Amino acid sequence: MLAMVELARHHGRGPLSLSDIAQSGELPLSYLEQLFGTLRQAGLVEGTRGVRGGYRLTREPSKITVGQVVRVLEGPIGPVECAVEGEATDCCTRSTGCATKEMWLRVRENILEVLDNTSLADFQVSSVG
Amino acid sequence: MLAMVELARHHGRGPLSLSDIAQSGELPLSYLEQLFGTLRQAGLVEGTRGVRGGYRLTREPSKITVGQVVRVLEGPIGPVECAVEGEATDCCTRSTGCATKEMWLRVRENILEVLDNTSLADFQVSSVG
DNA sequence: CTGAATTCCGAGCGTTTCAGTAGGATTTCT
DNA sequence: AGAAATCCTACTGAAACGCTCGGAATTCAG
Repeated sequence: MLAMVELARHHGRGPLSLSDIAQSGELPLSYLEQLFGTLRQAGLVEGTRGVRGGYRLTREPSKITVGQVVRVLEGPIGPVECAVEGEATDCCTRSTGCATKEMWLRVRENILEVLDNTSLADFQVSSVG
Repeated sequence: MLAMVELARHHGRGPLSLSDIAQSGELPLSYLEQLFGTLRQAGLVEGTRGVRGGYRLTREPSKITVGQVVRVLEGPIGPVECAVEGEATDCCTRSTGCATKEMWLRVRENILEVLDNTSLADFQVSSVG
C-alpha cells in the first residue's frame, strides 16, 4: 500500500523505479519486485524496463481504490472464512445454522465501505508544490 | 463463537458439557476444551467438573459481546499490524509517515462498531418455547 | 467405594500464510 | 558493451491456525 501511495504521488512524472521506492525505506527491493509483478498482471500498474524504467499507475490515482490493491495482493476480503467475498457455499453446515453469519457480513460491509471508498488520491500530500 | 452462542441459548438451565456442544457438530471435543480453558481464565465462562458438569456463562448473554470473545481467543483486534488495539509505538517509521494509518484506524472502528455492539443475546432464537 | 463423566493442563503436529531472499533471464537506454 | 531496470520462479524461515494426544484432577451416581 505504501509503495502504491508513493507511485500515486509521483503520478504524471514518468515511471518510478522500485529501487527508488526501496531506498525511501518502505520494503526490500526483491520483495517489491514480487509484489509489483502481481500488481502488473492485475493491470493496476505497468512497468517499463531498462535504464530509465520503472512502474507507473495505469489510471489516475483517484481511479484506484485501496480495496482493489488489497484484493490483488491478498485475495478476497472478509473477517472470517464464511463471510469472505465470493460466498463459499459449503460453509455453515453447522448446527446453529450460522446465526453469526449475518453479523460477519455486516462486519465485512463496514470494512469494504472504507476500503472501496478510499482511493490512492486520498493520500496525496495537500501542500502541492 | 458458535459454541458460545450455544452456551448462551442454554443459559439458565445449568451447565452445558463440551461433549454436548461437540456432538451438535460445532468442533471436536479436544479443541473445545482448549478454547474454553482460555475463555475460563478470561472470566467469560465458569466450569464445573464431574458427572453433571459443564460450562456456563458467568453473566447474562446480553452482557457478553462478540468483541470480548474475539479478543480473548485471538488477541487485540485490527485490520493491520499498525492499527491494532493497544497501539504499537514502534510502527510507522516509514517514509510516507503512514498516510494510510488514519484509514486503517477508520477500518478498525468500523469493525469494532459491530463486534462491540453485538452480544450473545442477539443470537437467541426468537421462537421461544 | 468404584467408576464414569467431566474439566483442566501442557505439549506436540501438520498445513498454510506471510514476508522476504536468491538467482537468473530479459529488455532498454546511454 | 554495460548498467539499470523489470520480469520470473523457486525457495526459506517464522509464525499462526486448527487440531490431536495423553494424562491429571475433580465430582457425582450407583
